[in-house]
Amino acid sequence: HASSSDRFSVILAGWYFPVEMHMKAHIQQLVAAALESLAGQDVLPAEALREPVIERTRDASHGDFATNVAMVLSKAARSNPRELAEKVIAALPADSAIEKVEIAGPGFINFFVSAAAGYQVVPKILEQKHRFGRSTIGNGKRIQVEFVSANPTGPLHVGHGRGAAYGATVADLLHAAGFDVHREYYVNDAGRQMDILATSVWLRYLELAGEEVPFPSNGYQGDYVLDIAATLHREFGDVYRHASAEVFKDVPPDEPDGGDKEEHIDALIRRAKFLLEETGYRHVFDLGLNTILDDIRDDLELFGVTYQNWYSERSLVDSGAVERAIDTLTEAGHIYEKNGARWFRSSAFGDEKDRVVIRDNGQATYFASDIAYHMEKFERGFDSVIDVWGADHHGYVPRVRAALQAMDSKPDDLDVLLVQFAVLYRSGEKVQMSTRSGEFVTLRQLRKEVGRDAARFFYVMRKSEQHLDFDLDLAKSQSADNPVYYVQYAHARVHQVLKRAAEKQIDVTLSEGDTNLELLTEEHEQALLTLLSSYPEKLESAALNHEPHQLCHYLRDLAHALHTYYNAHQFLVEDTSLRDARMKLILATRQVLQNGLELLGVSAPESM
RNA sequence: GCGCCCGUAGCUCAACCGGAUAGAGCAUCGGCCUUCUAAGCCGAGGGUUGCAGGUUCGAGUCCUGCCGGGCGCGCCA
Repeated sequence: HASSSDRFSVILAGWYFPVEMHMKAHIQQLVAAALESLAGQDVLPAEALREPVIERTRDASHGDFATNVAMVLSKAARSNPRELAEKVIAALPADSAIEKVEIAGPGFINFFVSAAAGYQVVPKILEQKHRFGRSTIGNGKRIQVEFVSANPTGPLHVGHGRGAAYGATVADLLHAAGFDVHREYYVNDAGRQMDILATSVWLRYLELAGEEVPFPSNGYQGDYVLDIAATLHREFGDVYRHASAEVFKDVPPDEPDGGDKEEHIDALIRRAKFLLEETGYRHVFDLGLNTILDDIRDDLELFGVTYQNWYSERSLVDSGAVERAIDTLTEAGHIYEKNGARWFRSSAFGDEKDRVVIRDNGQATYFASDIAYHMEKFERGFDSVIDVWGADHHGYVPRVRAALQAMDSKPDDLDVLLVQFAVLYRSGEKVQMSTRSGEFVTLRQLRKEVGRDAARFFYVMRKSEQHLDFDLDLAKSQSADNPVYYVQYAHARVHQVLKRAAEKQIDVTLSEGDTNLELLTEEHEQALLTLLSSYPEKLESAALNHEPHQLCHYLRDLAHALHTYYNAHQFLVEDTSLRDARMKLILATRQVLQNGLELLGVSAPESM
């Protein structure tokens, strides 16, 4: 787990850590300082010291925060937990933000935050605005997030959507946590699948040119292939036309005709390359590639997903990076030959078996490109690298790690985040997602049906390794059941209060700083204050653990606290001081709702 | 067969490096609009955390073995 152990060492070294931090981290520092001093007094052996765990309490009677250090360290201190807790409390540095510290149960130390420290969060939010919650914990560390990276052989489908929403949100969260984030899409523009696409386009083009060509069962069937072929035909007429008999010369039969579909399509690819020659083939190939890539780029942009870089697989081959990667492995003695192919001894690095990198026909495998790609990621100077993959690729992880390890790279700096499939439901029934069924399959169609906001939110509201049931009816429904609307409605409500105040000519100009906030004594107000102050630590946790769903749940809770408050109390009251305090509170809440929604790529409407 | 992920309320899911009485939403039932948007709120019922052991002050969480579901085990990408 990425954690803040360096904060602890900073305390141990006796340094002052000047960066503003949230209350949880602050208490963690106080406890760390207490433990350090106990170690100095030989109450605790120094080697037993570890970063103290602070958590939010579940029950208000337990205070705001609690730590279990006394229980965890009691054995090392040869003391019972409650006695050790007394000593920890005695060693705590004085702090005005802490009103009371208690020992409870088997040895918990409970911290009660002072009321004044509790409402300080409001002016802080109002002053920091969209910056509130952001932190510097990432310390400018360069981190690359690679996600989606779907083959440009067709439009993105709903399966890619989850990877897009998840990857984009993780990247945005990390950015908010102070990392220098680089978003990248790896374009598989080399390899057999692309050749199949190019050949499919050409065959459709031949049809349009009037040739009679049976379409291969293994070709790309989609309408988009026809569109690309039509463009080709419209702009270049019969330039690439060849007689059907020529095209199919010496091509073995397709599967329905008793042949092998793979051999059939491979032969067609060879014929395309031969008849069109280098430049012609490349032209058709690139037209297909660029058309689809443009579509994907446009689709993602409308989904609120953008990249710093689109990295071409072909460029890896052209630059010699693939060859260089294989050479590196060869020099290190990790490559051997068998059956005419060259194998990487990945089993020596934890993979279940060795893998081919150069086929017996001399062509590099996809894996070879991927080795080069990952090698190159670290050569570009990223401190760490995140790959977001579909869970069906999990078997692929060990071999990539093996390659990094074999090249003396740092496999620990690679994080592979696996995203499980999303299953769509309509009217309680699973939506079948075959290309043939005509049921909607593309991300574009999903956006059109449920909207970008609902799609972005629904895709990330579950833990990524959890299978996702995507209820289309729910995502579309403009009702209480829909969590997206629920959160957005809370945001809109606050804005409507302002609008109403203006209509009634009630002055809601806010007072300075924390003036009047001590009037926020209602239970609902306290609950809201607590939630607001926990936003920064929630954001930090969501970012470091790569768990956007934490933010979704938090926003739901915050919206609920606002709605409850709204129903229980009037904001535009006669008492100007109280009105001022309440307006500050709900405006701060609106700000945090807005900040959170923005990180999820969801809009924050002012009226609904 | 081997490997990875998952199993929590009727359904969909939370549960902060193991922590205090396992929490939400939906669904069901009962209430709240003359007030800043009822796309909202309040209340009730609903649990042997798949099963069996183990580790320890403490296990939904860690370990072992079963049971059930998903995915993966190409000179495809």
